[in-house]
Amino acid sequence: MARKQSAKNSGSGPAGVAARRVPMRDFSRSLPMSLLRAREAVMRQFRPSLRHHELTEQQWRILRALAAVETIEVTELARTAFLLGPSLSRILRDLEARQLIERRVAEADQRRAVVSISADGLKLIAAVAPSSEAIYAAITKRFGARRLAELQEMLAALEHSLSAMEVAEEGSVEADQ
Amino acid sequence: MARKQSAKNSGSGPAGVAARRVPMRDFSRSLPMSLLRAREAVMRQFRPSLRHHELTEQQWRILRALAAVETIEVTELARTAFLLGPSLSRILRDLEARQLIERRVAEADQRRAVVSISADGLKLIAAVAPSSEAIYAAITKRFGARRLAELQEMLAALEHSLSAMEVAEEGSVEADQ
DNA sequence: GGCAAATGATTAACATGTTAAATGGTTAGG
DNA sequence: CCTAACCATTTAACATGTTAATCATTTGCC
Repeated sequence: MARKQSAKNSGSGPAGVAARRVPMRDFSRSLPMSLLRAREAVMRQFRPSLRHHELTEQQWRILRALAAVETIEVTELARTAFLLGPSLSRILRDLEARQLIERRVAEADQRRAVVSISADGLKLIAAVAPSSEAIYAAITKRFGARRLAELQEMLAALEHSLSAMEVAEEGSVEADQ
Repeated sequence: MARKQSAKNSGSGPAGVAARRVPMRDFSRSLPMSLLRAREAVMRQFRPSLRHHELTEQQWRILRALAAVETIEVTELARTAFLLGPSLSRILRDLEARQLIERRVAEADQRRAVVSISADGLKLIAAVAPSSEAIYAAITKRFGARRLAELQEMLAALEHSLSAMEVAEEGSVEADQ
């Protein structure tokens, strides 16, 4: 932690640092950073297992979403797996090439694509699920099941709070209360 | 392979779903997803304002981290702004080209680079800070200051819990509990 | 001093996030 | 009907996430 900081108020760096005082809270304690760090701490536990099966986090999300339904349209899948259209489009192309999913156009509406998981996809899920569940159980045990449920509830409440909040548009930067 | 896709039975049809049963919890309720959705809900509020100033979320993190110190080495900055080296490297190159930061090599150790914010960078922060603070205040008011502090505490606790947890390595996928 | 190992930073390669535009298909008004 | 508006999906373009490799420098050790 002992960082050599040759800094006085007149050392190297930009001259005249008096203007540095901008009144903002310590950004490392900001909500976005807290959420980012917490999520990273969680995902760090899962990534090695997924990587061992040649799966990214997003690919795993898609497979799991598909495993829960018979078929699903792309737009609905994007909402379920919480991915944007372009990302989903690319990943589905790859998963289809790996024959982990199947895709066909909807009969009623030729614009829509209907996706489903393949037998290979189900096999892959069955292969990954045990270690994934074990990791989740370990996290739950370490943090506390009650505490974890409480956290999830707060996260859902936060999400719900903000969903009703309209986003400040550009052009009038200071017109948001 | 032969999978029926009869009509609009995209939910939980009782037909032909027997092989699909893999015992996993609903992934949309998983902790990673909860954290991801919560963070996205928060960032959705900030992105338009940042975009209005031609800043990405990560660039903004770097500028704010730089504004809090006189100078900082790249490795330390990566830890502070929670970015991986390669991402930071690219972003610093761009920010330097836009003259929002300054960079020089450390005298003691030629491998290390020392970064500081420029006068233009400070001006940009001053321009963005008001709306950013306003948005944060709106979030705090809507969710509740106490509740927010409580959430942050739980997130920090979760991070701390997992930091002590050793990551399961590859090679022995099924050797856990 | 000299050299292998370690270190800080960057580059490479590929996957995803993000916004805008393009591509086909569908629907509504005239 | 016919076309303009709309809709679902994909493609494009650029920024970042992620791991591995590279490059230059420094350090440890004899």
